[in-house]
Amino acid sequence: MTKSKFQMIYDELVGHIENGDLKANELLPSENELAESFKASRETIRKALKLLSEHGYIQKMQGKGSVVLDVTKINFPISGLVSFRELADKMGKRAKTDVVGLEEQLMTPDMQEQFQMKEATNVWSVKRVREIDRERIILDNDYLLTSLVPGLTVDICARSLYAYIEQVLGLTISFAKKEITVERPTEEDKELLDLKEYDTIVVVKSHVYLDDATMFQYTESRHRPDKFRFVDFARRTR
Amino acid sequence: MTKSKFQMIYDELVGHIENGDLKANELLPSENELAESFKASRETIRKALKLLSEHGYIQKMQGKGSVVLDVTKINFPISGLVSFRELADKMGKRAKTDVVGLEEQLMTPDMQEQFQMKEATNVWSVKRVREIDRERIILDNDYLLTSLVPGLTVDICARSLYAYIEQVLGLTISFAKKEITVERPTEEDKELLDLKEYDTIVVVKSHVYLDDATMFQYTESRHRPDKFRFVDFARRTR
DNA sequence: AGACTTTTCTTGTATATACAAGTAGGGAAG
DNA sequence: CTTCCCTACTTGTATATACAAGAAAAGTCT
Repeated sequence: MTKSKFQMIYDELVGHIENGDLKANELLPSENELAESFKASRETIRKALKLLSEHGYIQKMQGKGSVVLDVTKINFPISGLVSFRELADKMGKRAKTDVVGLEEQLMTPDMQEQFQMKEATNVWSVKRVREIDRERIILDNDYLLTSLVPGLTVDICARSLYAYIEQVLGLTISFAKKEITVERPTEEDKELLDLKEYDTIVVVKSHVYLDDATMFQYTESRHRPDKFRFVDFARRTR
Repeated sequence: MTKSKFQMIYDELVGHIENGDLKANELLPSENELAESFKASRETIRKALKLLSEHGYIQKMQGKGSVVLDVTKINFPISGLVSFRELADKMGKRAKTDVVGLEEQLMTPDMQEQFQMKEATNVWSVKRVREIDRERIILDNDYLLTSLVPGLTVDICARSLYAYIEQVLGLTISFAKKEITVERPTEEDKELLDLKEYDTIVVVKSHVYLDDATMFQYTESRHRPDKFRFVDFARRTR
């Protein structure tokens, strides 16, 4: 499980940018110079720089070089796939997860459509309330295929579902399709969350896939509007 | 302005996927076979496949091959950088833009901070109301550096700002940082939009950059909550 | 038949080379 | 001094080769 060379070069350059060795608006050394100092070929350097570019760390300019972007603004991109726990840890908040429901059941027709399956199979239905700074902010409704994710317990759901799936079961989560909308809160939302007087709720629907392209999880994450924030870095595709 | 080879291969493969020649869950031909049929080297094929993977068209699996993903779900990713007009066109909606304000002014301290500039310079302040199906849904507040974007007129703002910037001025828009939050509507929101009884409004703040990494535009796009939708495809970076 | 090994396919990484395209600066010619 | 061109850099694209790593099928032994 040793990382590839261009990954390690990427990691090192990210480090230099985040700790300030490389400041915003500075030019990186040229690809040839980097190749020499890292004892790698230029193509390997280019793979590392491509990653930096995709993640918003640098901007490449043909004929000129690669300039370091101001990364202070991209505090924490919730874009991508991060678990609630990772996020809470990074922000240094007092976070708590309350598992209010965990049961195995046959897919409803609605779920069957979400999973795009011809026949209904069994899924775990997990309902969790996320508490930050003593306020119940988020309601997560997760549905996971029991055939792929066996042996769920309340304890696992309270700690980290993703850690269990990846580290214990050895599955590899690969990508997700997300949709953000705003809806009216349900009675359940009002009951389980500290909604104050808000009459809307932010809903993030996620379809999550493994590395063999099988969908194993569908999630509806319901957020109190004032505590919701989504940050995105997007390159113009042409 | 002729496209590169791997771009054309990418375009062709996207075409095959979108028109159904290549169906979901099918395996692509192997990289070597593709290289032969496109008369390209394997590395060039790999660049095209990497793009397909990043845009959610395929999933690569080491040792097995590349499987086509179900692209019907990714209807239109609002992620990325698309103008209101492009989006409205694609959805086939009757869209209309009303320019309610256009003036050149000195940066406020707030704007100066958004642009990260040491000294205040002049910016265009553009205020536009977007109407879809006879309802005023979106309020866009744009601020653009007059030094980079000269000669704005009401007519240009009513048609397409991006078309003017890219096609007339010859500038290249490269990337953007976006932040989505939910706020209380201002008096102006209530006045200019058909807000119904909603007491929240979705705010998308964008910092938009050119290909030389200079920021030239800051935008606050304010959406009525029931008409807001954001779709995202995210790969797990590891 | 079943379990194990080997072969043969796939994609992933790393390297070297060549040329194209874009930028910036220096120098010669006017 | 200004204009133009050439040169010396930069990144972008395309190719070829080699080997590693993973998966699946074929083959072999018990």
